Amino acid sequence: MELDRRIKERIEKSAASPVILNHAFLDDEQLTRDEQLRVLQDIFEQNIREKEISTIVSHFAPMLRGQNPVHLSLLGKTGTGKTATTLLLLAHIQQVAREKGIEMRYEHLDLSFPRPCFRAINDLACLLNASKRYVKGISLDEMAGRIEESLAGYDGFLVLFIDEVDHVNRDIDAFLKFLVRRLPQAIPTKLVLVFASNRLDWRRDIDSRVKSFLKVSELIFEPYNAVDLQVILKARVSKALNQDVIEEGVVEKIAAYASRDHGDARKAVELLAKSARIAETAGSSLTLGMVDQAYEALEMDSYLEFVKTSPPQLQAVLYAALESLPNRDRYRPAADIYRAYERSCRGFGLCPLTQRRFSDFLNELELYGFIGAKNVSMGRYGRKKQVALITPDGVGERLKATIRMNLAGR
DNA sequence: TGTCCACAGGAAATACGGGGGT
DNA sequence: ACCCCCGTATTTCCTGTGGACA
Repeated sequence: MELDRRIKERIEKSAASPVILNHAFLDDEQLTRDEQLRVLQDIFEQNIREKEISTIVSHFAPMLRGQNPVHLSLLGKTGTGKTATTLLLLAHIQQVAREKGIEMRYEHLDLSFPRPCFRAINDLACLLNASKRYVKGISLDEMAGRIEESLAGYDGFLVLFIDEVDHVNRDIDAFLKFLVRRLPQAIPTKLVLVFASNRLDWRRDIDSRVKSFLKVSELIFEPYNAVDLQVILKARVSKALNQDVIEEGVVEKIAAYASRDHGDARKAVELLAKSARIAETAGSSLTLGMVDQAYEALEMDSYLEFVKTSPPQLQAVLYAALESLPNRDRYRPAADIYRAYERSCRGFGLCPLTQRRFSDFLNELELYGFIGAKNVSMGRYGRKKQVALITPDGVGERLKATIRMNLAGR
């Protein structure tokens, strides 16, 4: 049979020269903590993040002599290695401390998902085994008390790594006040705080009384450049892929794309993984063209992901924009889109929101790179916001189809 | 130079919805 | 079951603004 033969052929082909040898190393989620650290270790051994590493290590050096270092604030965009570097170094430092007989432990409070002050402190309490999760019904004071109680008997060092602090979206003042003022005074523990944030100015609008107590030294993680990314990618390639079937220049190309767009190592690895999977399904070697394919596919994925996770109203606004702006770079006034939006709402059985809200949604779409907008003054005839699509060609129809599907199910 | 259009976007008011306490 | 409280989403209200026009 024809089909039979083709299946066999395909299997033999991919068995003969598989592109992916180990899927796990293309996806950090599938790696154990140890493996993740080992990957990092390999990269750091090639002088990546050298400056940051030596700064952090010397920052903690006093601790190994029994003195208290000041707090530390790590700044830098996502995927620049703040979390990874810090966790790896803390593990090492703990090792050294143990050898020197110095008591030291560290905890990682990950605030990747925004939460209010109470939740954050509650989560911290959970981390320290001081309390269980509460949704409500217990005062902040009580929660703070439990944390203090659980640390009352510990007089060694405690490094608290507060990841993405700026995600404490309510009463961040109270949160910091607790960590910086109340907690250190209440317990014998020698507390060292490490904050990470991707907003350079996260400390700008916190209460000045708290700020004056928050003495930190700062360390900025620059986005990775193309050379760094090549090293990072090559480490993955050697662990995960069959290097014989990778065309010359693939790693360089991926590194170039990634450093141009964001300098985010995680996204660079994602692009590598996607390219490899494309090669695998094609049953051939990994070519430069496939990198482009993967790049486009990832772009499409992120658009679709955005749509999937957006509230229906925002989807309706996007739908209206896609409908009334058929081709790129053709600007039309926002008021026209609003009319289209009212129409599509009727179609989807939603009730249209006010223009005020609508304009916020448009701004959001602009922020996420779906549309471009500019304010044009028509002098005597008022001011208009002009809007145009900036999504790549061909994305629009896919998006419209998914929105229709999402909203039809009401 | 002053006027005034037509919208942007800030601030405050209000509606909504979910979860806990009684 | 009912009410209350809180956080979030949306509306309402309002002030500000660039520049053609007179």
